[in-house]
Amino acid sequence: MTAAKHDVFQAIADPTRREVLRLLSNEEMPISKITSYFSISRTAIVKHLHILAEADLVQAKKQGREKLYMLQPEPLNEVKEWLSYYEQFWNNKLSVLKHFVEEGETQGLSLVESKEKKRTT
Amino acid sequence: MTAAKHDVFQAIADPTRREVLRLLSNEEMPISKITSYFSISRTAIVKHLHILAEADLVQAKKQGREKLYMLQPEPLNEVKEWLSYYEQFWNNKLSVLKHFVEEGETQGLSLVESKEKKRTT
DNA sequence: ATAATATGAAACCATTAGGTGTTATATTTA
DNA sequence: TAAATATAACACCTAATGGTTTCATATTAT
Repeated sequence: MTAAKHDVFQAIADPTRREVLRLLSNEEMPISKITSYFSISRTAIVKHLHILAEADLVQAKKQGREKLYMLQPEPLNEVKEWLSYYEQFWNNKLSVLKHFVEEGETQGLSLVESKEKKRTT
Repeated sequence: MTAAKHDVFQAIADPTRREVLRLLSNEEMPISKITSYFSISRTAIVKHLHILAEADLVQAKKQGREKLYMLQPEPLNEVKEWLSYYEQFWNNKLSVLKHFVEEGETQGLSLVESKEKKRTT
């Protein structure tokens, strides 16, 4: 269970942590190297890494005196799925139409547009 | 400029705010009705609404004594774009392959798998 | 063995986040 | 007009965030 105080949404909320993820997407790195890219202390970076690890977005393996961190992007899928619900609402009218046609009359869409068309005839 | 202390990533980090967004995706609602869905105070809900508004995820219009809030999902596109960078790294081998085929040999993929296949013959 | 390097861990601090309750003001409705 | 409703605006509280500095420990290189 491990309570998991930090979920993926909180983990990616911080810009520094997003930058860390970006760094690790290119290659795995020890803490000291990650820190070298930022102007904050190593301790602060370690805390961010702990939060990312809690959300399973990074994984670490000790190698000698170094601790190598690597990206683990799978949990981002949760965010993607969350987003997918909202995609029907933005983008363009086409996607709204697509949703309407595929899923039927949900969300109070209520065929207003086609009624309007009829009225103008 | 308005400094915009809260960006979209921070706005969606809180579960209550995500629930508010979900509510508003069905219909626009006054504050009191939104509050009725939660067990926290109206004041707390209002603060969440302010944060969502700062991130442009909701918009309000006053109607009589009520203030109607509605969803404005466009800013979520920023999250989607951010995510799209990482999609190449997770999902399944198929999507990696897809990216490989479409975009060419980037990210150090280096055709390891097909070499392995040859070796087993 | 010693010095340098990499990390771990603790104590501390200021600000923000998320919540509360109270009081005031605007708008309906009876 | 008076009562009810919807929101606004404060003041306040506690815990979490994001950062610091300092000291200890493990590993590597000279």
